Amino acid sequence: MTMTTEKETNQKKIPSMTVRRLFLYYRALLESKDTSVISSEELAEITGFSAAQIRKDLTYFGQFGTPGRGYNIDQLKQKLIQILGVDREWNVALVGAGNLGRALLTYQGFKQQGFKVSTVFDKDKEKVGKSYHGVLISDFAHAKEIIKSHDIRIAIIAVPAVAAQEVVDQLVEAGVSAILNFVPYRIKVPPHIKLLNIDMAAELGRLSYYLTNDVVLAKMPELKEDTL
Amino acid sequence: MTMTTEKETNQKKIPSMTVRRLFLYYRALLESKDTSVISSEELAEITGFSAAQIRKDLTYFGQFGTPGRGYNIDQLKQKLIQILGVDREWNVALVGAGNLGRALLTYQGFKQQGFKVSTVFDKDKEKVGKSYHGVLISDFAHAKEIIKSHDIRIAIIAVPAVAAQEVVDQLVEAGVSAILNFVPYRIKVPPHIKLLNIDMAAELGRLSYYLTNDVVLAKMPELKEDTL
DNA sequence: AATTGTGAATACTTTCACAGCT
DNA sequence: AGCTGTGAAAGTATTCACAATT
Repeated sequence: MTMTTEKETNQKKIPSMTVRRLFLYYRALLESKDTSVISSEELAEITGFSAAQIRKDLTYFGQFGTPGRGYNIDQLKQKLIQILGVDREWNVALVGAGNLGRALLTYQGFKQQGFKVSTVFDKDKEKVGKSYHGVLISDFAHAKEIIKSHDIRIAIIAVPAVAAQEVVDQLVEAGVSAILNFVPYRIKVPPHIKLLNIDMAAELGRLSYYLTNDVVLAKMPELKEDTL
Repeated sequence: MTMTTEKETNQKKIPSMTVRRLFLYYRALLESKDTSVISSEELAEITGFSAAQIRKDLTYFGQFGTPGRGYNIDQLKQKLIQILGVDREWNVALVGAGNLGRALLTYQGFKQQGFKVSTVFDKDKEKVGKSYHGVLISDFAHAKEIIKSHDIRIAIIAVPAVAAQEVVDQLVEAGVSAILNFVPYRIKVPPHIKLLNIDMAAELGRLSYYLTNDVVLAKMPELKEDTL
């Protein structure tokens, strides 16, 4: 049965919406220290997703529950840690030491989850050489060497929009394979690079839309991809 | 069997994924100053969405194009401004003057798009009364009066996770109807409140997943909801 | 008795492909 | 000839509902 040597059949296709929720399940479990077992219904209560959805999401990765009881919290947590790859510390490069960049640097939420901003880049000579929050600001001109020597695969970018594409091109060149983009500009990346956008102004734009067209939506039972 | 009328919708139903893209179309048009007309194909090139998708999205709101030519940029821009409700300035309250909150305050991307952070709240007496970036930090205890007097309908929250639910409850009580949540905690809101979450750590978690399970996805033709 | 795991049904989203307008 | 607008088809995602399991 496993004789077909086509590309990679080892990976059954995981729906991208499932991947989005995984980390949220994990975080919800961190909050649940009181009991040793949790049902999909209880996890649904905490996360706002439906119980059926949680069960289905989890079964993409195996069968972790016990019928009649629920999921063992420690065991499920371990499994999620493994699936998410957060059983290690990731070195992250931050590009752009402006207001937003510096705030992201001080944001504790990253380190708490195993993401360590180990380098900050900027091209402003005024900033280069100084330290911020204990992290040295390096010249982006040296990005390639530093990224390789620090084994950095994830970059967060918070540079001016006009510089974004060029910066990303160089990051990709330097070997970065995942980018979290805070710049309000649609960057293009080659297919093997994973890019996620956090577009704060666009989110406010959406809120403005909903207020303007007052979608008081009579019914809105649970959280949806929408609010995710 | 009929408890609630299902087709009572006064609005024709706009798909939520369409709403997400609207602001991005608008921003793309702001970049296109060179010509007076743009085709769905050109807009697709800029935004990374497919031309068919753009055309379909736009037709939910009317017929703005000219067959054989494309869309008149100024006209479409105007229309989008109107649809999105960004033809006005929105007063926004920011709750939480910590590192992230202060960075959001200085972020120029909001003001550029017509969102003015007119008030900052914190409950720390040390901070209250001081100004940051030209905005006075007010005591969250007075949120209700200030929100009403400033006609604030949108709030951005960047408080510690433990305080988030309580803060939101009070904001809702004060009359806020849209919330942009930066706190890594799943807040519950009543159905008439629009809540959007920006969960930075969760996004890094997703990237970690993709790196770990190296989804080098052989094919990834265009931007998808996924990266949006 | 409670709760999982999962096919089947439903709902939503994107893409296709082409008639029809300019 | 070129491009929009749009039904129909294809692809994803969510919910339902219940047999199986503890």
